[in-house]
Amino acid sequence: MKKTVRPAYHHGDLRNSLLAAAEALLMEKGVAALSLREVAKATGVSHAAPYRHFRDKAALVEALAATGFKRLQHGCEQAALRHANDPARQLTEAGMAYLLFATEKPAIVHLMFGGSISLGACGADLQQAADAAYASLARIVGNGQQSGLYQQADVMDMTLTAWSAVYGFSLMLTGGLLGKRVSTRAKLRLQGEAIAQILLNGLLRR
Amino acid sequence: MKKTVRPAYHHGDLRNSLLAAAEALLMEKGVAALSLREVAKATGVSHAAPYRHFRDKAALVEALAATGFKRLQHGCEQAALRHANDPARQLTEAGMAYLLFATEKPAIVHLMFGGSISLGACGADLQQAADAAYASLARIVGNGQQSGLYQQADVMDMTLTAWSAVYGFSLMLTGGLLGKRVSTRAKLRLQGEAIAQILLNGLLRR
DNA sequence: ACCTGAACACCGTTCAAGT
DNA sequence: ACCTGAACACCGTTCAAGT
Repeated sequence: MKKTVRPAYHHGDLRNSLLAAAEALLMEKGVAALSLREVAKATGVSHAAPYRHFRDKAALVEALAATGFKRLQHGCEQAALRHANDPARQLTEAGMAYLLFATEKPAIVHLMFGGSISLGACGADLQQAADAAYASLARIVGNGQQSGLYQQADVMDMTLTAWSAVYGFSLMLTGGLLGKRVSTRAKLRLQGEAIAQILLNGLLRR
Repeated sequence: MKKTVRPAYHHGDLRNSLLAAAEALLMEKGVAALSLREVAKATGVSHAAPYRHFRDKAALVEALAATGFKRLQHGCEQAALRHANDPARQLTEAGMAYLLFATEKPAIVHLMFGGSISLGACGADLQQAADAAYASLARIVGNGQQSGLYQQADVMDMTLTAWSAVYGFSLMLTGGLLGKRVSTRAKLRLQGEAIAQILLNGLLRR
């Protein structure tokens, strides 16, 4: 055989290996304790190697956060498709999908909304992923208004309110603030739906 | 005179000096870049001195966050007093007071809600400050329900929704996500009131 | 009691050098 | 092109020692 194992050079996809290792370490030890050197070691590569694939530590963290926003966007789009004629349901389900994600990967949510990252001053990839997710949510809110279900308020204001609620509640969830109140999947669904109900009530016309 | 200046020993209130220096550095360079050594240097003291007053870096950061929660609580109580017979106004004004604080000291808000801190696993002081702030908000929501203004939902659910919205919106504010939309005090007030309006609408009985 | 200075084990980042 | 190893300037934390 011509091709031999090259122990020095890596498997051709070091970038993704690093991201996976970073996510695992993030889950384990939290945002603050995440170190690039440890990520490198876990991937079996020298501590300088990641710099071939990420400009700096922030760039790696941003890439991880971007996956979260893509997931949020995906949840919105799925909900919009599945409940095509029920804007209220679209909003509730999109929110619930995100909350489930938040319990699965709390560390990523911390990254997305936790201020470790400044969405005001970040790379183009992350910026774009966040904008796309926001646009998806805005579309769902827009559906509700066009159908005459919601009041005639600024769509942007309504979207901002919904986004803030998701933002805030997901962080409370991952921050362990809620404790026993959402200790099971069933309880989480109940709590999420209760909040969605109030939020929705706020959007409806009177 | 018997009393002479003692350049080695500090002014008797190193703890507060450290907190002030930390807050200034926080404003300047963000949460991530805050270092205990730099705080010590800015205070004119050795890098080991802070350990006389704080168990570790986290303890100092938590003490700073606690001041934010006290402020939030204070805003709620002021609003409750000033608009004693107008629960809706209480909620709006408490929220606005906090948003103004968020623009004044964004770094502190980052600390409070940004996940640098885990309210689930933090010192007793911070825990207590956060709980007290939450209780103040709950009281305002309770006022609205007792007066018959709000729907007959769980007060906890309603408080959680309001808290999440404040939580989320304040972080978007400090994260620079909103940009020109809230570039002036007047715009901020408009945006804050728009969101409060929607939220309030959600709490009202139909 | 309160603070210092040296020490330790870590960081992120850079850069010449190897294949 | 992709990775290594040494180097640099920083961290947080500990601890004997000073006043």
